[in-house]
Amino acid sequence: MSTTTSKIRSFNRFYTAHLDILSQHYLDSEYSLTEIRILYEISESKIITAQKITEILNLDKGYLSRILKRFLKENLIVKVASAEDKRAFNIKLSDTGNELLSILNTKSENKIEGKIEKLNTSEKEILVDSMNTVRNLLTENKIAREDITYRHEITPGDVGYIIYLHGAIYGKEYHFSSDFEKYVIKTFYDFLEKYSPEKDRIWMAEHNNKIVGCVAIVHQPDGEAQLRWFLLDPAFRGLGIGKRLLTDAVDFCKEKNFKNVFLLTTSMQDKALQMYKMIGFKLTQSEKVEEWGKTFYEERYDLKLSK
Amino acid sequence: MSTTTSKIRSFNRFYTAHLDILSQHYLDSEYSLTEIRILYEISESKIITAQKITEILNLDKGYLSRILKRFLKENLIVKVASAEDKRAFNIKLSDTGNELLSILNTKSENKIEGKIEKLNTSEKEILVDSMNTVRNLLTENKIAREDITYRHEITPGDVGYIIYLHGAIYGKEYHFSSDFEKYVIKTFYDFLEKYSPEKDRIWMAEHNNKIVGCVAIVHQPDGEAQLRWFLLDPAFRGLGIGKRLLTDAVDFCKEKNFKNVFLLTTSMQDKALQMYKMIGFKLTQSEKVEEWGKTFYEERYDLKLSK
DNA sequence: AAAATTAGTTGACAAAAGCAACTAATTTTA
DNA sequence: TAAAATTAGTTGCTTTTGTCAACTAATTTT
Repeated sequence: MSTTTSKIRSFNRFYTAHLDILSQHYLDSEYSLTEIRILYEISESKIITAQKITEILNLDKGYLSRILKRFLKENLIVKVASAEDKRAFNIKLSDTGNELLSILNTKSENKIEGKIEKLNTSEKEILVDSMNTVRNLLTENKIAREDITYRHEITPGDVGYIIYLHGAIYGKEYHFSSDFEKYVIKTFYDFLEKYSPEKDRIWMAEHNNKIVGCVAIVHQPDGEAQLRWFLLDPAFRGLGIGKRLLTDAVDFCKEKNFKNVFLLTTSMQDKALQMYKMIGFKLTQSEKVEEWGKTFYEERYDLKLSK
Repeated sequence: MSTTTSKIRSFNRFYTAHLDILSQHYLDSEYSLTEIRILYEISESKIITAQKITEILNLDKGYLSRILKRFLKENLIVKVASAEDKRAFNIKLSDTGNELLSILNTKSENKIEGKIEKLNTSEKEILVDSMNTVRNLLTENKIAREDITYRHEITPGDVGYIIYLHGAIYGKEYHFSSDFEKYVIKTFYDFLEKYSPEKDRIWMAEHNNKIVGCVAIVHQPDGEAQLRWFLLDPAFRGLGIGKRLLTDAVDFCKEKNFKNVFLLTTSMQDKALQMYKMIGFKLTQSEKVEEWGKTFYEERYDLKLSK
């Protein structure tokens, strides 16, 4: 039994209790959860047939038929014979039905608000973001491209987090030791010392307010720019984040009239190399080195921007 | 209507459907969800009274009584008259009951595994982390003291993460600019340059594999040691983590025979100051400075270890 | 054009849950 | 310390919720 699974089970039990949907009367109304779900489904689709409801909510048609009969008697819904199929009816909410649903929505919202009232704005954001992550991972089984945001102003914590990502990711993927992280710390210190808002920039891709990818442009003498710290959390690869970051970086170089962009990398970073080549970088130097407990080639790639 | 609330409602609907708990027969067993929850509750608490179950699961006692009667007939539970209260019975699972539950657990786990099989290791980590975040935010932010772990070996990513924490926390609490983070980066680089495993050490407190607090001892000339980078995520204060970290650090100094430990701090860090004093540190210097967009006193505290 | 399928209804019934009255033990109160 | 109130658990009775199968009438397939 994997611990992941048992942790998910634990969350499921927690959330079942949290949802509080196992009591008969939903939100102290005279309706059961099933009945509310039916009303909600009708409301969502504006107009729907009984058949469709049984499919969506997985209900017995006889059971549903009787519930709809009661709804009709109570004037919550309107049934209109379907023009295309004389066996079927189109069902929609009546004004009364809409009213009831809106009252229940308010109740439900109040209940939720009661549960989150102690959270501050950023905690609420984190909550919603985390819920979205859970949902995306459990449905599409992947992270939605729209959930990634991009920015390039450095705020406190950013550089530390990027250093952390370098240490953690290179440590995990290539078994680099902590010495590599120390080297990254040094390069960032130098960068910040010489930082010029006009000629330098860091781009960050974020998911749930956490940095998951980055790249930077560092100005160099003679109209040259260096592309550095290109990194992507493995869980977020294949979403076009890398391409977007590199494109932004190169566009910035063009805008700032750099004549040439270069980058130093190693032969190990195969995924990144592919992207560099795709963007137009060409290998210009290669040298064998031994460092951070590894043997590899240190390579230089260049991208000429002016003819 | 706040969007936060409606987003949470949307997640709730999604998760209700995802949990698949609204069908009568739970996991294709002959038992209903309620019955399984009862069995689970008995299993969790090892031994429990019917009264307690009604409280936890919010069930009618008559209804529960009958279910337990059936469980007894089916040999799933064992009822023993309570010694303290002759009205009550202590209920526990029989071997058969444990067996049934373990079969259902396996089924449930298989189902979950089916849903996450397409996720890679880090996506699974993200899923579990997000679930933990949701849970923590929805449950009063109660962090259990036992959930905090301590360690002091530096692994890749640690230093970067600690820098990040400094930037983010001081940025949020004292509105320090990114210049402060740059300063922290410098101090860490110097530390790593002179690092000696015998005379230096960093302690980290972790929650969910994330660093939430730290402190370090840096050796200095003449048998002195400097205590640095004492920091605690605000969400984790008041749990005794700070005291534990400082005690560990001072104990290390004693063990390594340092004659004196000192630390440099500012008058702003009132929470930390209190802890320093509690451990035995005494104010020895104070100087007014202007830095990182603030005016404050830079103070030195000392703790003599040998008479 | 006959056969099979489908949308919806209805009767019969079973399972799930709630309510109230009851017993016996325990705790509170006066 | 004895009477009153409360509590743990059981049982009878009822409602609510959900299932199954047979049925009608319309539609689709063969």
